[in-house]
Amino acid sequence: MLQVSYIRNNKEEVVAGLKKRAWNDDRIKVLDQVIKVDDLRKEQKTELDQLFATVNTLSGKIGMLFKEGKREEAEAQKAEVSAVKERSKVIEEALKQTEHQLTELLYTIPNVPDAKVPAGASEDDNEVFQDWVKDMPNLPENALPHWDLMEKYNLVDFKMGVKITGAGFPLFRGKGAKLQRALINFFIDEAEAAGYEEIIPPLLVNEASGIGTGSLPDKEGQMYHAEKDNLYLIPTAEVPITNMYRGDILDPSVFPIKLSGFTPCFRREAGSYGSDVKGLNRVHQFDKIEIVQIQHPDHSMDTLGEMLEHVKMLLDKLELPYRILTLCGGDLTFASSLTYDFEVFSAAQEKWLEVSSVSNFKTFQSNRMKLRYKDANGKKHLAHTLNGSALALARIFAALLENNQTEDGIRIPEALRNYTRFDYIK
RNA sequence: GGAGGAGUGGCAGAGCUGGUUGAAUGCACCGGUCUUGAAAACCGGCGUGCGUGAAAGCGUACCGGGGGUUCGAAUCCCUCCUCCUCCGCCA
Repeated sequence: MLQVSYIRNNKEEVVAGLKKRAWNDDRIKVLDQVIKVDDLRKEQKTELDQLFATVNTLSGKIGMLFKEGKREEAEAQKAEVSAVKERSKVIEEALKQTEHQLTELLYTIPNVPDAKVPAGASEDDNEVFQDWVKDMPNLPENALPHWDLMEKYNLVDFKMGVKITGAGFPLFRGKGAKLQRALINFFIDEAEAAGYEEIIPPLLVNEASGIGTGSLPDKEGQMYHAEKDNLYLIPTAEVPITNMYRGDILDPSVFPIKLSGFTPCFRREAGSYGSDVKGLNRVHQFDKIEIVQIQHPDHSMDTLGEMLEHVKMLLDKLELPYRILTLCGGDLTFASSLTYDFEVFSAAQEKWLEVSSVSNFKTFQSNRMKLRYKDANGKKHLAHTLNGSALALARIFAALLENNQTEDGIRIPEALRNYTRFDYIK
């Protein structure tokens, strides 16, 4: 979430940012409301502190009087304190409500888009940052979409997933399971080679972690909730991994912190329908290797570039055609300031599938989770957090099948053969 | 799941028969003196949030979280969480 001080001091910038997200003037009024509520908060805090100070002074006096044996005087003072105490209770309650109200308001305001973000209301306004200029896969006449290929070669069993769990929970089997595991290991190894520490985090997180990365309350309905224990199934490894540093005050010498984690990801995807959900295009459970960096604000943009290069390298090695989009304001996620989406061309269904999203959240997440660093003068500042998928598996799996189908079966890209230990799926 | 014990500043560890205790002491860390340099020794500093202020500072809150008793709580009470020990169960 944004800092109130930031909204106060950079209001023009925030307004311009929200407009990029296609916010109308009416919605933007929430900024004034925030400042108003914060003014009230300060007022109440000042009064409450004064009341407490009075109580403290009087209580000290009473203590002294008791020591000196002046009981009667002490009793008289007690009555006075009680009156002040009553008033402070009222103010304290009011302050609590004001603070709550302020937080609720701040939760409704998304991150300010970076200067590079184009204005726009929907995905139609995303800009192509880097297009695919080389050849597209040359598929045979009778090329099949991945859902047919999976059935033909018995790689993924959706019916079984439905039987065991429900729609959108694919069951990988045989060579399909092996290919999936090969991809996982390939991505983990590449992340390690790029200097990321490997993390295997918990798959369930508590409420504080969900709030820290902005999954709560913004995407409440997107996550599976284990209500009995008030825990949430992670929608991405970003949540547990970034929260490792929640509340920390770091020494800048630790930057950049580079972490990667492989986890299954769980998303309810309520309201999705149509051809978008066919096959592996959109599922409730998928595997993903996430890369996370925590960085000094001065270097976070360079870091974003570095993460982009990492994802490009992975796709190059997998020989998949891809393009990179700069998300427009309207398509940008709530917490992000700048996001590049990677889309892979799945040749048989002739669709671009999003396989990675690389974002700089700047201080939006770190403000929520109070992740800071101390500069040389001992001053505390919010750190920048970044993350990206490297990569999301279900869709990569789909594109690999479609793009590499031949008369002799499905060809495995060179880079994966050490992992699959087979060259073709026949 | 049952029984018991414990949670204090970066760490260790006092305080816990309620009253200048934001909190002794040691270590670590930072600055200084000394030294050719280092170590040792000595001196000083060393938490976080909020409010106020140009700043220094001042005020206030925080001793696992929340609530209560009291004029006043790290200290008493309730509740939740976490950790440790023993028993049970178990991959």
